[in-house]
Amino acid sequence: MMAGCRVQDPQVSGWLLDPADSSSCFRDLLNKHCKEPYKEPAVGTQKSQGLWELYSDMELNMIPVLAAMESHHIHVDKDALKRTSDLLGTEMKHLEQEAHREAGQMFLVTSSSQLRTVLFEKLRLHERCENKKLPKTVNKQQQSTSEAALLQLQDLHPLPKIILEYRQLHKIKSTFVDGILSCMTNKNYISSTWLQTSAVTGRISAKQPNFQALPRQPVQITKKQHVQGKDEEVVTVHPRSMFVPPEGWSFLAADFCQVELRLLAHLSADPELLRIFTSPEADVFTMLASQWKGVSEDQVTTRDREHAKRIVYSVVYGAGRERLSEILGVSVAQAGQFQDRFLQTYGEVQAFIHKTVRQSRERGYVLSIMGRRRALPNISCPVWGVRMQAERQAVNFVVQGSAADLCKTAMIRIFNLASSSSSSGSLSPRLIAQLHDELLFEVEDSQLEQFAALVKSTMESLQHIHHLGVHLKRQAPYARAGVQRHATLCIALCVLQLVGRRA
DNA sequence: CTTACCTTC
DNA sequence: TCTAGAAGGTAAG
Repeated sequence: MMAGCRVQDPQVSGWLLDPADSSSCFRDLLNKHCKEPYKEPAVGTQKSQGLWELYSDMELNMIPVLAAMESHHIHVDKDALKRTSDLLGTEMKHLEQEAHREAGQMFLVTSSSQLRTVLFEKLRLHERCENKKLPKTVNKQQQSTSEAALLQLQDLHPLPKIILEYRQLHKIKSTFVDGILSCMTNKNYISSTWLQTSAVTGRISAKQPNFQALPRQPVQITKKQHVQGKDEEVVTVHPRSMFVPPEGWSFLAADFCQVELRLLAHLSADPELLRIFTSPEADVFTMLASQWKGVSEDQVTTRDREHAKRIVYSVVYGAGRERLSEILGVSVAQAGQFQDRFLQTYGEVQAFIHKTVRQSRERGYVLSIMGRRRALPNISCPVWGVRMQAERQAVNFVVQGSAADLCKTAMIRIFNLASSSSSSGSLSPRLIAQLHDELLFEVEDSQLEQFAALVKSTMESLQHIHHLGVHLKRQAPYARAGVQRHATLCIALCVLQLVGRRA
């Protein structure tokens, strides 16, 4: 019933025209976009700036998709969640006691300021590592207690490691276990609220709960047996596994691998980056992690891979040497060397960044691959810091916004295919959630194979970027050059995964 | 770089 | 005593 609805949505059109402005009430929109109040087709006339097609072909089509996701109930094993909450609670108590013992005093382990006092005023750890650069807090220039700082300190004293472990558990418990539980008072299911117009880059977001922030990897906890110091029990906590499909159904996850990096390869036409993606089995971040750490690819841990991923995105999106040195855990000079080497290796990526910045300065805005637009009023600001931020936003928007375009297109196509075939009685899968580059479905077991094939082919068909419709016509020259040189690109590699299948 | 969410102060 | 909002931290990409 929702699939047939066709409405206009001024909030969505207002957002497309200026995604950074969150003014949302109808009066504000009229004042902002209409010269005379009460002019019927306010959007889509002279002020649409090429956004009308994006609006009517993509964003309006998203509305029923999001409505379907939002009205769907995802059932949760509430008891398992409560057990996990208790387990994490007792484990955190133990870590808290350990922290107090190592500090030689009681303090609130969740408080960064109290921790700062203990680490730097009582233990004076910073005096014992003058060769290392300890990060400072942004505003007050105090000693930071951030993850990067604690990693630097962990060889000097047992406390930093304990705090790191405590924070990991605390995060999981408060946000992903208790947080989910608080979203389901008087019910045993959740359904997130999906927001279409909250992200400037065109991505969708979710709240209550923030489904997109649920950890992808399970977390290993070594449960310390304080009573009998015999063997340590290892427990894995995975919030996603708390979701249960109905009897006879399974969850199917369909994942675009490294969309943003693939899009960057496409947009920049960088031969080195493209080469990495030509072998379909290769995992870029695992490859890069093995290169940096100097170990073989099967020695790379999940944490190494995540680390490599952070590094790559930081460099690409314009992190400075200082920031990079924090992430890498090396000196600023070394971070600078690393950065230079990276941008030299992927020279066309650097050229793409420069070109994007230059064009955004000339036009005052940037465009994604399908013509999504972001105005950058600060791109020529005389204040250096402000201008640099706008430059980073420009580059980030082109890649992240294009990834959003691609993922939304996939959602709409699959959703429409599924609902049209379900009316003829053959398929009845449900789209449950979008996690940026991953689509999560609930599928009847008998239809799994057929639907998986449909999803995979639909998502991979998006690699023929030049088939994505008329949107590319108006595109920036770099996008067109990329398309012509690499007509069929390995942009949309899709990996399918069964999650939480019923026995 | 972008989001959302949690805690402390 | 209460609360709104800033700051710091973490998760996801």
